[in-house]
Amino acid sequence: MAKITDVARKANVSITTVSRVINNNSHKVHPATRERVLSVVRELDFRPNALAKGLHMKKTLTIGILIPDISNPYYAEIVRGIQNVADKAGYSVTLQNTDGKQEGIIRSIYLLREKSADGVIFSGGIITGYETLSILRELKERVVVIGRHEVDFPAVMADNMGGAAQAVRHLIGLGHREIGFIGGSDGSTTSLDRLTGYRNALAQNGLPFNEKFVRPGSWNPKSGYLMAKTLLKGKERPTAIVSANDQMAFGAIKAAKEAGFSVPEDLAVVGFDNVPLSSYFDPPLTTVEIPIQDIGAASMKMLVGLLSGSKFEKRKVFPTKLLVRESTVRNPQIRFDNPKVPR
Amino acid sequence: MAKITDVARKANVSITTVSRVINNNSHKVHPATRERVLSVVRELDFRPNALAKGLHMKKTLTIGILIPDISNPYYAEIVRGIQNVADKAGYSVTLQNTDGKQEGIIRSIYLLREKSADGVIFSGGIITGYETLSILRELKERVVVIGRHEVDFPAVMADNMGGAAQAVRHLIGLGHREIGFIGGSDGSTTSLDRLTGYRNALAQNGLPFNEKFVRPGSWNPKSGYLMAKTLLKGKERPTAIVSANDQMAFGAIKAAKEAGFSVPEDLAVVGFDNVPLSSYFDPPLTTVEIPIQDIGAASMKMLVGLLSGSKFEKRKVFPTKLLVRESTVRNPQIRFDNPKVPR
DNA sequence: TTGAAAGCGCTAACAG
DNA sequence: CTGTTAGCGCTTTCAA
Repeated sequence: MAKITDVARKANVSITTVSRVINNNSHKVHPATRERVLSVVRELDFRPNALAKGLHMKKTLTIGILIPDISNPYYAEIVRGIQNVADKAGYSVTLQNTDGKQEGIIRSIYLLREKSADGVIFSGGIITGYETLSILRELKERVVVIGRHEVDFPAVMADNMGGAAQAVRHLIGLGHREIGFIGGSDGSTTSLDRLTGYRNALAQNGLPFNEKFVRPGSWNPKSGYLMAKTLLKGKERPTAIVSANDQMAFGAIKAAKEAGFSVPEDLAVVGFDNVPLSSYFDPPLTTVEIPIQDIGAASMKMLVGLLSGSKFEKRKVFPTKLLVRESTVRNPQIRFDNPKVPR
Repeated sequence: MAKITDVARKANVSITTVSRVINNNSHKVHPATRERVLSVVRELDFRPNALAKGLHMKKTLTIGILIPDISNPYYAEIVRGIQNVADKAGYSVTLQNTDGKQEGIIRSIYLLREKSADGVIFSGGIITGYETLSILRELKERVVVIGRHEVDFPAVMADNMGGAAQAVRHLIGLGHREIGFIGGSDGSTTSLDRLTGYRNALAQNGLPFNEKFVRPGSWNPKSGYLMAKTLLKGKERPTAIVSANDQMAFGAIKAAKEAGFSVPEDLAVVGFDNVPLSSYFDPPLTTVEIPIQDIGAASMKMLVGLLSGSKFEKRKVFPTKLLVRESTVRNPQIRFDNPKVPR
């Protein structure tokens, strides 16, 4: 693999000069020498070693993404959004699976530090632990978080409370009064926010909050399935369910059908996220859309701003949008203007 | 950020000694000094700079993953499998979205080279182009590919031909004689293999290959939806469809329902992959399961073997397994032993 | 407009 | 058992 000295020797110049031309320095270089160097660069297929460069520059053009699990389509979309802008900005991305656990988070952050990542984007999992918080703070100017508002980092998120409230209002408007809620995993602020939105909307409409109708899930279809089963078992059962994400809503619908309930007639279900498959389900899932890729993209834009020292919004909240499909109403297009439903 | 000289000074030893203790060298170090150094390391929270280390060692413990699109659950699972073993082996992973296009692939490979990635795992997209091939060859000992057999790299894949044949035989056994096929994107060897398996099984059962029943998709639900629509429009239509992946099968089922066909009575559909959601669909999707995460894991194991110079299998083919669910037969559990269907 | 040389933080001969 | 020193490949003063 050719290195800068090879180029310098072959072009009869110093490595300094080579460095200047490949970095397009403001420093003047004679056009003739520049051409000569460039042609040798091409001939030798020379690429500067990023390690050496980074070592000196203290800048690697690499950022880390900390997420619990790339298998979860939500995070996959987030990552996609991040990558789209990272690519354009010249950054590469290293992925760290944290499993949402403090231990994994800490390990990942240390690793990223060792590798001199320029910054990190943090999404999901628990930040509350003292150790995590202090480590994170130590790198304060280089972190942006997704989906949390309680920490003092630049943050981007969806209006989770508002979205959940939209869902509940929609159901109430449909005549439902017993509305269940299936949450995400413990300690997730996203899930808590959605729960809060749910409670607020109930309260605002004079409906009681019934703890019996709330279940803790863990974001995956199976937990939605299991929780819905328990929700539907008793004689006192909800006529509608708000699920903290689409995956669990899919599970809930399956459980309902198996229990002999038809959706939406016997049970209405609203999801959250609008994951790519949700319009393909049967019935197509009514869901609170959040612009997942945009959120990822926004977080990366923030990080780029932060790293380049330019100014940037420190906080960005994306509005949600209720997508009414058939898991809550038959023929929703008749009742709602809803151009996004692919039919 | 503390560096090795800081530790050395504070512990009153040379940096060499520090290096020896943090790397747990075979080189003898007096237990007392070792302790002293270690305590300073903790005190200063010292972590060796991986760039400097990598620069010297020509080894970064970083590998690259080249995939077309992380939004695709198939690739997300592959990545998860890779990460699981990478974590254990001490490697970090940098993700490169190639969009399946040659241009993106080449750009990514060069980037990985600049950053001194120790190796790369390549999955999806097109390798056939001359330039890609030659670049890839240049790094021959450090590449493993997933899902292709036509290139001279270590490779892991599923038995795609066999799996497609299983699907077709299953349908034939059910009495279907007009069986359609929806393929993946052009130039994909995986898709071609599945098509070949489909043709072989038809031939072996004395059924004609009817080009009218074959459609080119592009792996996503929408293309499955669109292609199925065209397949079902004519008066001469298939009674069953094999889709080259689950995503397209989901689309196909939606199309069938919209066209007034019930699944599986009017149209049987078989997918490929057994993506996590496929058992949650309605009807639950009959599909050719391939152990996606295992394939990812195996590829990383291969790469680790390759990088560590130990011997390893240069080729690993995972068998597929037909999971019979209700998109082809009502009450499949009565007719087939199929413990994997969650009910 | 060009180059010599110091140094980024670490490892590994080599010499005590 | 411990330390000196020469790089790894690059950027960047500083001097010419």
